[in-house]
Amino acid sequence: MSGLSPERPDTGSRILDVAERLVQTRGFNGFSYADVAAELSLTKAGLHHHFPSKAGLGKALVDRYTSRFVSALAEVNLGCADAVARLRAYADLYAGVLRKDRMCLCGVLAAEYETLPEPMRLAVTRFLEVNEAWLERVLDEGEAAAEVSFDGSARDAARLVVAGLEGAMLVAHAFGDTARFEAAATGIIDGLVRPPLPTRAG
Amino acid sequence: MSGLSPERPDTGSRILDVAERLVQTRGFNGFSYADVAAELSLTKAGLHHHFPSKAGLGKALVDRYTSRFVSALAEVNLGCADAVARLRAYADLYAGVLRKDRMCLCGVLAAEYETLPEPMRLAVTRFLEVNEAWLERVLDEGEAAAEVSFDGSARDAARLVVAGLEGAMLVAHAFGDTARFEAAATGIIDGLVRPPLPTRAG
DNA sequence: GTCTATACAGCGATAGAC
DNA sequence: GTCTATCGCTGTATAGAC
Repeated sequence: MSGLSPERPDTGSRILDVAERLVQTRGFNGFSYADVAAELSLTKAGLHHHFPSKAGLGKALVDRYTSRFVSALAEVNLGCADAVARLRAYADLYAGVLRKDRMCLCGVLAAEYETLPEPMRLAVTRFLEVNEAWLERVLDEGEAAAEVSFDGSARDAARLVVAGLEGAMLVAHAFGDTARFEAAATGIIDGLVRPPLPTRAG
Repeated sequence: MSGLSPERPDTGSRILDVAERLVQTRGFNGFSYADVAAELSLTKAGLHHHFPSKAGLGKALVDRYTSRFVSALAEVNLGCADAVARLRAYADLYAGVLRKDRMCLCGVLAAEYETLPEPMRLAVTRFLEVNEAWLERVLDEGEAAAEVSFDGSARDAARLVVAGLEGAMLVAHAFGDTARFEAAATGIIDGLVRPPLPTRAG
């Protein structure tokens, strides 16, 4: 049961909400059950009832994050007709995270990759692959429609976009400067637009 | 005293070496004094004699990393005549880190930014600024010499390069795939080369 | 400068009452 | 499903002998 209407989220979801924000701001090794419990006025034991292990909680976190992202990508497909609009909407998904003073969940976890339990590792790379696959398709179709252009394969261009946005997010987060990300995102996408934007006279 | 000749590094340096590698692979919150001590066959108390607090050790880590990077950038300036060669050499500095199965020290720390003691935070952003400033100059001079071209300011282009390389490193590290980084780095730099490279017929 | 020993807080996790 | 209580371990850090 979910999404029926204005309904108070169940405890499991509220735990995930708090834990997600903590991981996005402090990292998986930078938060504890005690932190989550305190925010929800629960006890650590209460948390363990819903998520017996921290590894399981982490896996659930990434899975939910990925499935929400997939939904958001589907909405972008519906709401945006051309490739450029879709790319801008995609970058705006990242910007929305940053505006809440958070990092991309999977960007943070990628930095902690070696310390993660195996199921979480797989979930993190899956998130990245899902993103790249969606972008690859957008770029492929956009190239066919002469909306975008790029050197090399659509796959490589897609990977470049993911890397660029994740990196821009990482740096902007450290500087606490969302505008830094916006500028980078604009630069990355404008570099794909065809014909070239009239940014300045050559 | 340092750099006089084949000399066994002192204990302080060896501690920094081990700690640096651990942070680059596991994060600042993912390693402990015990980890470092074990590798060096020392005791935790012995470590505390050299670095009384973990915060101080972390600060020393970033400062040394930055000053080494500054030296490397100076060597690039000497060894490479044109902007494109300098950019490729710059990207190769990152690739060298990744080849050792490590992340950029400051990239990892940026992800953990909120949990870092203030002196470390400042050291991390300083590293990023030093990188951007060096790149900005290379791009500025390269543009004047018609070796590179880009939309917008050299500063924004420099920030785009740092973000792109850091992000590519983050993703490549998660996939354990150095080739992924190489491809991204090539894509980023080729996008700046002028006139456009003959990658394929338009 | 390195050791043994220890203090003390925090961690993830469990048992068992309600 | 939430609680109290506690376990075993690890974390950073310190005291004091050598």
